[in-house]
Amino acid sequence: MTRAEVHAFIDALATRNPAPETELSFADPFTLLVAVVLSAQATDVSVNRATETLFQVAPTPKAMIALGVDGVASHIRSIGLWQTKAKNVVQLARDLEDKHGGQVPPDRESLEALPGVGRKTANVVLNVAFGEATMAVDTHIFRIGNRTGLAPGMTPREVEDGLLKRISPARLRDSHHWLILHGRYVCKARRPECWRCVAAAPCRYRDKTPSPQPELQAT
DNA sequence: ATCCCGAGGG
DNA sequence: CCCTCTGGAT
Repeated sequence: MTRAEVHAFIDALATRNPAPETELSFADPFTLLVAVVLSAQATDVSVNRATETLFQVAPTPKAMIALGVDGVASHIRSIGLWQTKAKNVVQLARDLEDKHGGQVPPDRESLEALPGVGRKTANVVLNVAFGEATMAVDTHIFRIGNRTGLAPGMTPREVEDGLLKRISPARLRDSHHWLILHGRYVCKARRPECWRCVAAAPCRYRDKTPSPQPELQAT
């Protein structure tokens, strides 16, 4: 896909989806970072519910350390991987205090050295909290990238680089939002609903999936 | 049953 | 590359 095609695709997605950007609206870098760490393999609803009470008690690294692993765990048991995440979040807070003056470091290396923070999470924080031009490739964006033939057989890193070159920095933020929504509800891992897809560019799945009329899909 | 707005470890 | 961690959604 060319740069123009990618932009046209995202514009089409934005036009089709009236849903406003409401996620990841955490004001400060610390709560943003923790929220993203907790969101791995979990639904945004359950994470929002957990973080609401968690950040009320522990909105800072010091408070998170004081709360402790068991304390954090008590707030996040409704989401998956909570044991690992509780340990990671407290250790992460300790690392911030010990190595970064209690602040979230604004560079990739320091971020990825934190427990529970991989490339995807680091890219989200770098973009949302520090305004850097990064692309956070999750499973949805990875899948879309491969299907649309941005380059078949790409690694997540190659999808990241490809999209980064084809999306203007000013559009990176909302592009994530539209692409992820598209991957969640239309370009799904299983039973993708291609008849609802607005992609104009070539896609390996285009016209290869059954196109039942939505009206006829009872139950 | 299978996947998820992943990361870490082998 | 593979596997594991885990509750929730479909």
